Amino acid sequence: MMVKELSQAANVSADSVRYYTRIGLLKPERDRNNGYKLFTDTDVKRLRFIRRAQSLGYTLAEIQHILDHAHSGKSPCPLVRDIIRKRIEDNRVKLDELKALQERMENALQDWEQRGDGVPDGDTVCYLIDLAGEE
Amino acid sequence: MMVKELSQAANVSADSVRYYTRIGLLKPERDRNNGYKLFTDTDVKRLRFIRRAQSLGYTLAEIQHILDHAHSGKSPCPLVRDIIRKRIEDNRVKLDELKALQERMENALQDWEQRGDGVPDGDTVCYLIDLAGEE
DNA sequence: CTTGACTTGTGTGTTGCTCACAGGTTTATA
DNA sequence: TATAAACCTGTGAGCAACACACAAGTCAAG
Repeated sequence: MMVKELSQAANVSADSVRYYTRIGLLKPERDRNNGYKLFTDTDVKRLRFIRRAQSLGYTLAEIQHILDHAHSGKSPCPLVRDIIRKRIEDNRVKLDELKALQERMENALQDWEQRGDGVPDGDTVCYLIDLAGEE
Repeated sequence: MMVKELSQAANVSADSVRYYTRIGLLKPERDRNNGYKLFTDTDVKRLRFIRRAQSLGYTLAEIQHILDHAHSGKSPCPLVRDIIRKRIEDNRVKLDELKALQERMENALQDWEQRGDGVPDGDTVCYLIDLAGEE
């Protein structure tokens, strides 16, 4: 199975398959004639696993880690739980930051709608932004 | 004024100052002897503007654009409003995605807390992830 | 046997930094 | 005055997760 076929079997872009191979998440054999990547049915499963894990918030590095761990025969489940706990925390922080940003942006825009335009001088590029507070 | 002094004057890391210079957001003179960057008071203002704009959600590329526009003498204000309107929309999408992700992660973890560990076999790496749904 | 459609691999660009590194400069001490 | 330590500099590379460009290879139709 070559890149395109695998990518369709797992509903993933061909470029992603190539990328995963590049970083070692997939390790296809190579066609001796032309160097093409050759995948197996196991790779389809592996790729589906990768996407499912990704949709749960795992990074590719973490998935790599989980796969390595599983390959050693031990249960990756505790690791899987630990990682997602941290990811949940991190995501909460990011979420809060984004919410705050969204508010700042909306407030600024609402304020700006009322005001006219200004021409830049030596001191201000755009007073709309300049007056948006210090922090 | 050299990198460190500017960075302190605007409360920015020295590496960020170097980065902004690299991408052309700041354009210091160079010391003929040693090639060191030489900044002026105007650069302090410019750098503060950059950070304020960033805290409002503008990307560096957009800030670059705004500065260029202002340099041509025209008012950048309409541009500034347009950009932030788009940024607000984009951010809303990202926010929704992150919220959905957070829910998926929390649901998965809650589910997983009840279950034991499994050992990987040929078909599943970690059934916790595998049973997390198809989509 | 040539045209054209399709695919492949690899290289590069993306965002906003941060870190590593080798070297230059300033300051303190002997 | 020499020298060592502390600090600063510029540049190059790395990060995440792809998307895109591009030349070269493959395959079927005519």
